[in-house]
Amino acid sequence: MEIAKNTSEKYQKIIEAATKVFAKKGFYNSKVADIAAEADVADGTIYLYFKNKDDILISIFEHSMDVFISTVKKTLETSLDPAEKLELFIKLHLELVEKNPYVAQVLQIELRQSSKFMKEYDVRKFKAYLEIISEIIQQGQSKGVFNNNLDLHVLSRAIFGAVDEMALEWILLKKKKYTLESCAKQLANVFINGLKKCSEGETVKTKIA
Amino acid sequence: MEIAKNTSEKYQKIIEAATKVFAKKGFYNSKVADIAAEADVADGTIYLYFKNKDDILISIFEHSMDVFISTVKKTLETSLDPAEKLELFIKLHLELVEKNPYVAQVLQIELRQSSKFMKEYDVRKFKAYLEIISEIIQQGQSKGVFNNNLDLHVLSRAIFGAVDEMALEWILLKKKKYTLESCAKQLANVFINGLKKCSEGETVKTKIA
DNA sequence: CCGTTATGAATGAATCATCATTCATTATGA
DNA sequence: TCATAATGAATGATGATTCATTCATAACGG
Repeated sequence: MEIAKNTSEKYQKIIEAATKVFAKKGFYNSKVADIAAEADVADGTIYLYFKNKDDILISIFEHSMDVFISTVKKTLETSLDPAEKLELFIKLHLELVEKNPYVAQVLQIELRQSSKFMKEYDVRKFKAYLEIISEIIQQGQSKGVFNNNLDLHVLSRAIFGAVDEMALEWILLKKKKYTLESCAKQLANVFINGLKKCSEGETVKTKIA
Repeated sequence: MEIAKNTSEKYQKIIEAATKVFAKKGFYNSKVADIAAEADVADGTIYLYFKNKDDILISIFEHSMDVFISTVKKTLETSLDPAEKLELFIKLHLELVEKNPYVAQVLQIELRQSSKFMKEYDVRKFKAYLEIISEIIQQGQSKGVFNNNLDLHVLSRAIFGAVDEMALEWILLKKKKYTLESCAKQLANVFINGLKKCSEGETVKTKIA
């Protein structure tokens, strides 16, 4: 009989260890032996649960993207206002990154940006994430609060890029100059109101912390 | 005597070959022998010009960032209006990426996001690039056209992220749905005017192509 | 109950392939 | 003829993967 993979406690231990090791040293500089040591498991044991080293990385990706996406989707349901939703999304993304720095780092640095994995591997889950942003904008447009001229695709990609970049800084520089809150607010603010100085009539709703 | 490194024609050939190979297969999946073959040079020859494999990547980085930065800086001098400058910057970045896809890919994927090189290696040149954006915003603020509440650091990073993300799509997906022009305009537009529908008084200056 | 046997998870030393790097040799051209 | 550049086969290190063995537990039968 096969080992009951995903449920096994050992499988989890290996995934967690690998995430940590990959985050610290990068995929190609991590030895399978390192992961085994971190997981407190024999080298060979890893191969009872994973096909090979690549498979470990891909499993991390698959699983954590699922969690990521479903968490975000669920939380976004709590709001109806597109502008508010956007801010919520940004905050949430940063929060997830802050709470799971190892996972975030692996997703962002080792996987998303690795030509090998991004080119060869299927990007469905990444697209699903972009789709979330796209929907927020679309709602804003159909409600008449967002500009209709804006191209959904370009926009959602840009927003993702901006947020992701902040997240990256968050990960690499340990010392945070801003609270996550204020950072999210500022980002949302810029996307919603732009850089322009507000004209007399309108005011920026969000205060900078 | 040492070989006259940087001026040598062979040095250039190797750099170009390496850039191409790294872009295609990724740093860790590229063999030095691949680079040698692409450069039409013996394996050993590489070591007459470079200390080791890492050194090749770093040299690519060093050199092309210099070119990148000075090109952008020079071009930006042609304008005085901050909003225009921002659009110019975005267009320029995308243009550079389009014209040098291999270099761009190596910079973005292999180097910027590689924990090994970004963590260990000095990030001065990357910061210098961010600095350019920062200055544009600052000018806008002191001229009174950009909002003073906006944090420079967060902002410049966000703008960079958005532009970089577009560039990444540009690189990975070959088929471009938009002209570079329209893409740059939209991005600039969003940052300057935000997502909001324009209020009666003001109009968006830039037309979407 | 206890001794015996079967099962399969876990181990980690040994294997084996893969390259980065070196260096003895050859070519070049001044 | 000599100095320097170039070569590419040989070397050696590294590290992923394998597999013969161990060990704990379960199943069985008397």
